Amino acid sequence: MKYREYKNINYAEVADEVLEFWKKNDIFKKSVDEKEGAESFVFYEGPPSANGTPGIHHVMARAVKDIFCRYKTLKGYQVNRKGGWDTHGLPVELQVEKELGITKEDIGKKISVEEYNQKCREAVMKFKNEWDDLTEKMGYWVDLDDPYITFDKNYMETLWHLLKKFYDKDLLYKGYTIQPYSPAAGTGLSSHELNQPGTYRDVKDTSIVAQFKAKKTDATAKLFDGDEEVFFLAWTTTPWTLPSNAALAVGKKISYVKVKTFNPYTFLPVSVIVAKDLMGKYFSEKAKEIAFDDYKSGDKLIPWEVTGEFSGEDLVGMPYEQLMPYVTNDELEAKAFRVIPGDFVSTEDGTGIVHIAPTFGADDFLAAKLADVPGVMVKDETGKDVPLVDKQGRFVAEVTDYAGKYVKAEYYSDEENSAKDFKPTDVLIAIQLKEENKAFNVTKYEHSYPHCWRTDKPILYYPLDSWFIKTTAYKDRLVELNKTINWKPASTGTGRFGNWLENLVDWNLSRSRYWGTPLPIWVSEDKTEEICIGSIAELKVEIEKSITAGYMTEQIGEDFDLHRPYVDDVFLVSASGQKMYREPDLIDVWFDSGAMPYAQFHFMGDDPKADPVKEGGLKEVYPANFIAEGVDQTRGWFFTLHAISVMLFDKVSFQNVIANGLVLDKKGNKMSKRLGNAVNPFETLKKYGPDATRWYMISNANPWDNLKFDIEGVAESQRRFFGTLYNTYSFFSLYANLDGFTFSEKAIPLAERTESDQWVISKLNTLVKKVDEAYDEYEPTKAARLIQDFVIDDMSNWYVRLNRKRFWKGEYNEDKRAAYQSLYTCLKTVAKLGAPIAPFFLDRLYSDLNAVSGSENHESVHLSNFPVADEAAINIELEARMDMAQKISSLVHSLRKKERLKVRQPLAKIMIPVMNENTVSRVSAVKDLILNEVNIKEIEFLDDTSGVLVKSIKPNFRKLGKEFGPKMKDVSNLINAFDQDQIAEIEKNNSLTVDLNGEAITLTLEDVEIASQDIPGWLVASEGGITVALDINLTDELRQEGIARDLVNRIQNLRKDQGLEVQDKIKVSLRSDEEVVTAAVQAFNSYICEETQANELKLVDSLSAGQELDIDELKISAQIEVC
RNA sequence: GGGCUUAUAGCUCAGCUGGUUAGAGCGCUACACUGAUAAUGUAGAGGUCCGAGGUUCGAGUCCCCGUAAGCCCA
Repeated sequence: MKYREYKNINYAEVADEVLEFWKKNDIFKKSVDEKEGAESFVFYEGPPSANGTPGIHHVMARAVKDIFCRYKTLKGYQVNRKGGWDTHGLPVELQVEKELGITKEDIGKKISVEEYNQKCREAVMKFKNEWDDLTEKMGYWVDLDDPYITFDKNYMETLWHLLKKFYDKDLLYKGYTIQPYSPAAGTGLSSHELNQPGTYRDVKDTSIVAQFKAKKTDATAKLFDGDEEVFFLAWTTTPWTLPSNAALAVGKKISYVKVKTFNPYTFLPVSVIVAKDLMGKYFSEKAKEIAFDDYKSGDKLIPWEVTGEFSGEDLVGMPYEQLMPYVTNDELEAKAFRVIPGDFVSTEDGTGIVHIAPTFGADDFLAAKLADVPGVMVKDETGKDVPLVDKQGRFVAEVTDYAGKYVKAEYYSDEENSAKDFKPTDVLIAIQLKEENKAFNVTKYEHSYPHCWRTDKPILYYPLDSWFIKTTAYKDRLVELNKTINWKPASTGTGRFGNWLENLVDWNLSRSRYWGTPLPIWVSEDKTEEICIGSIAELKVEIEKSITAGYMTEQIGEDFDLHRPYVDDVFLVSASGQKMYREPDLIDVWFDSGAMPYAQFHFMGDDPKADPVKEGGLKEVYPANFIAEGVDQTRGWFFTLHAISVMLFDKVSFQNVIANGLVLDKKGNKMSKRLGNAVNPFETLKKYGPDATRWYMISNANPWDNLKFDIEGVAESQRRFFGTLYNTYSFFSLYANLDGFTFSEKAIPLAERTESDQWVISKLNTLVKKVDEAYDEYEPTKAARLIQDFVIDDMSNWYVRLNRKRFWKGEYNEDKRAAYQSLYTCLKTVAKLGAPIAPFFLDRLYSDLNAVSGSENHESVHLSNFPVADEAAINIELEARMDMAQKISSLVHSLRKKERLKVRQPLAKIMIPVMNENTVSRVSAVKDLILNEVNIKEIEFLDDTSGVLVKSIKPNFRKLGKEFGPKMKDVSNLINAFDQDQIAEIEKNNSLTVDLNGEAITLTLEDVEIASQDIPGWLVASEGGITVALDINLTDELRQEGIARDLVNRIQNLRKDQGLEVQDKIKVSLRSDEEVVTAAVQAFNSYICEETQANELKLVDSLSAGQELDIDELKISAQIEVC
């Protein structure tokens, strides 16, 4: 049996072959089944939506997921990975609407809801095949045969089950939030619609700085001097919201001043409160000097004077008179019309005091809610609270002066708008306030304001009914349990996610849509009775009652679809006998995905930890040990998983999470199909294969950093890492096949192997330990870089380079076997370590090795076990001295280079100054390696007694800093100025007392670093505390040996030129007049023969078909013949 | 507007709890090596460590304020 040899490896082809092999032999299934009974490692797949084609970033995201599942499998866990599809939601709907050329308004008119939803159902799986294809080709192991699908009936039933649990815990309620709303279109707008280009436009609105009159009470006493009138100034660009004013917000840390002045419209004396930083906007420096007595009504310059200063904190709680008292009630009088804190208040513009209308601004709503300020509302005919503006955008009757008027001029018809005496409502309000001494400043203000993309008219922020999950009730617990989750990177957990939890608002579940999970709540006609349905069985029971009551005619069938419009046709009966209608909302699709831990197994129980899956529980599959998804999911999937799990089951749903970054193009721009800079994953995989693609992505940047994807980088990974690994394997297999090495012999004990064998095995075991740690800490990039460095630097560029000869030279003896065994172990171990990241190529490497040795009983690396580091094989001291050997070799190479002395020319000796006992013992141990590597005959150690060393000294800052602190500079100067005698003294006595500005201080050896810097008269190089001197004198013998080596080299070239096989034996004839050449041939005859596989080497007087060899200036011709 | 991340050589990235000459790979230039050869070695060029302040004997590293890019949320 031979090791497989490759002519020109094609990595993509290898991957294809391996993929075939996996398929044919069910390797993925086996990797799970073989672990039956083992501890499970639970992974949750965040479901992608298959309504678009996959991109290169999906390769990244899925590589991350795959790596840890494979790693844990190697570590002995059973890792089930159920695939999934996210199928509901807006993107699907928009795509269908685009395809059909319809808008939302056409649904139910041009197309029935039934047909529409059918289209969505088809569209959502449109690219499933492409996704499955990518999954396979990139080597992402996930169960695609039995995925969960969010539109599946069972899946949706679990969602109802969970919603019912929220409902029963009193955590599901109907309320309102402020949402973008288009009165012209009569519909709320999604943030997606608001993000359409052209939505935000610059418009000029009437802006008013209104005067809110402070009430005189104990709380406001400090505002008043005598019987003046004091007003808070607040600015608004939406005057129509002023009748709904319920509070004024200030920044707690902002400074405010009270300014005594006159109202510019009524000329009445007033004192106004405004942020100190914004005073300049309203009061001119010029007017400051004017005496109050000189002021006459109508003067342009109005005198002013600062008469007090307050912090925002001081103002909080102060009551004021309602500005436009159309609507009030007891609750408002008790809680509203006072100053509250708002952390969004700034001194960028306005007055530093913000007018709060809780019914018409999201910030307003929240700030008011926090301060327990109710909104200004009236009751409609059904007794429900409604805002002062109706859904058409007109004031309600209670706002008497403006009843029926549109709040925005744009809502009037063009005709009305262009009438001669037409005035927009905002202007009318401004006029009224000016007359009533309630306006301090009225101007036109240009700002950007969102418009409805369908009607082109400005939108309103308007309170709309929604169903909420009361997440705020569990805020503390959500925060607390989040702290037990291992976030990668940690900052996403504490920062982005942690802050999000700290500032939690209730989760708005409602979506006014068609394609999604319907809210399972039915409400009676008078809205007083409601019921939440938690399962299909429950629904059937209610329908039975409804049939009896006469609201339904028949029971739903077995194939009943839980989607709209079918559920909308179900009417139930309330306890009091009323007909009940389903609340028309769908639920947020994030609830779909956040519920996947339960819904993927159709969980309908109460305690997910109670029973195994077989019996309807989730015992073995909840919570997840690991999930990974894009950082953009922080407030999406990560949050909904966490919220549902904590609120219903008081448990985290995932213990470790990687939030990976984006994949950008090589310039750092976002990839988009529109810009044409998107990388096609299929092309990349086809050209470079999945291994190089994955390796590049993982090794180049941490998954949580954005990756600037450069296809050249993939090529580099392939060349550098896979090329080197492949070369090493080729080298190994070439000679192992010749020698028939199959690792059938017993492993040679480490202690009996060479220094470099022991070293590479030591390095390998250190590697195993570190890589294991890196994977275990969810640091795939660290793992990849460690493996790569080992393969390239340690295994290939050092171990193989130094030991090449042992593989191709001489008998198949103990030493050779040790070399084969060491290299084999390295290759096999690397295959296992890297297999999670590059699953195809490393499976092939493993299998190629194992096919011959049969040392492991696994048909794939993915069925094998992760290596265990052998601590006994790790020898730190050995690694340290090899490090020294590398440094010394590098220094000698550098010296040779300077003197143009090629490595083939042997040199007599190098000298190394001895700094401590370690030097001698360490260097001695690796002496042969060094001599061999740099072609030197001897190493000589120089100690102090030689008297030739020139030393350098520098302060040990770390140590001295603690001791001397501020005096460091002087101490440092002192030490740098030491002469050779002083250095010698401190070395000898381990202490030296010197004078520091008149103070005697004692330094010890620990306070300084001494290095030998120079050996006068020799060629010297030093680096990192090691110094090497090179003897460049050539003796005749050295010269001859140099020539002999050159001859070997030239003869080898001839062999190669003539196409000889490695094992062919030859006869060599040489002819030269040069004495030094003939001497060299005589002296090194057997050496040359051995090196060149020659049976015979002779000097002749003439050659029939000799070839000229060019060695330095010497003339030689040579002829070789195969024996 | 708020939160978070990133910024180090032409490019991609290291740089641990602060320690004085900031590293690697790729790319570029020159030389060497040549039974691993589309490999390898050595050397060279290339840095306001995004900017400004501060803490410190000492800052790429810590603090503050900015700038730019990106993501999420308003």
